[in-house]
Amino acid sequence: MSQQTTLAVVVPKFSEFVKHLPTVDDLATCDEEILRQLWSGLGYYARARNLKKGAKFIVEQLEGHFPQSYYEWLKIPGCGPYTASVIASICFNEKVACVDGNVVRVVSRLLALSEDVWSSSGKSAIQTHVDQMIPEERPGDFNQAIMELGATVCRKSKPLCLLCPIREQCLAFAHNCVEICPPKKPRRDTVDVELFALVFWRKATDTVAIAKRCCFQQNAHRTKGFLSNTVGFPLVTATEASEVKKVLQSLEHLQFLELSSKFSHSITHHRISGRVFIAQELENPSITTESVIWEKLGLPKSFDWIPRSVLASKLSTALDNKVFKLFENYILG
DNA sequence: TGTCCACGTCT
DNA sequence: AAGACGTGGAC
Repeated sequence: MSQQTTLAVVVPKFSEFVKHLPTVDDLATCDEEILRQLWSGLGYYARARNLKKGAKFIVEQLEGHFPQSYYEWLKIPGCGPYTASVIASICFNEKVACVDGNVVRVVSRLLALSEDVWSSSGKSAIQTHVDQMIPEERPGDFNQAIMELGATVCRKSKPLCLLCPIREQCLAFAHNCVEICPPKKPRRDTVDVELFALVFWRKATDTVAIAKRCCFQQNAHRTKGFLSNTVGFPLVTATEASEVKKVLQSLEHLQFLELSSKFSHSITHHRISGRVFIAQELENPSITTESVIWEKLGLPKSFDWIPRSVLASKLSTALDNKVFKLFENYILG
């Protein structure tokens, strides 16, 4: 959890999580909806699913016994070199370095490495260096100390070199090149994306349709799309939106509406400009929206119709919350 | 307000 | 190898 957002957000979520799923067995067998609810708002939803996969692995492959070493932990789904090294060094006193962004920065400065520290080979070189620095005694404390040094003193901007306990050993400080160590990470260009969120509203029961999102045609060859496998409002791209709009407008049992206010959202390097389609079902429709949508639009066939009053608790992502807010603003005037 | 950036793992 | 994944903080 704390790898993806701030501790202030994580602490209450973590308490709830361990309260509901106190054991690895509880996690391995837990309901997807429970997991979604416990992870709601934390981002990186695939990680919640990986966490469950990891728990299942421990329960099913390891008979419920936790791994006892770095290499064993590496085999657990969702557990990479960083997590494995944290666990191994803190729990088992194993001399394996934790290489997070802070450590890359500290070591880059300490050894005046101004090139290629962010690549796989660069990080592996840093791993080797720090592995050799780890003392026999309390490897876990050493790891935590070097990460903390990076977070508080050897900061990205305005490092506090004059307070630094290892200033005397620091080559970047000696060579006056702290500013260029480490080099900036290469950045991808920001991509503008237009997304349309579909709000199906059954006014008679005041219920709204949400669905498990799957692939929409965003870079279909590489990714399943934004927020795929999370539950919320169906999303379509601009290309699909015109067709969707046409179909929805042609349905007699629906009143179609496009909200004039837009929402903005960012996902990694994507700058999303979002619009909201509202499809309001008139009373006693002779045909269900699901069947039409399923056949004509290829949208998820299984919608869940959720009372608007409890919808907020069913939504997980910031994007869905923004859509919901615009929708409520429209309804409540 | 918007832009840039961080986090670690998976594919 | 390089891009996806989402949220929140710094400025």
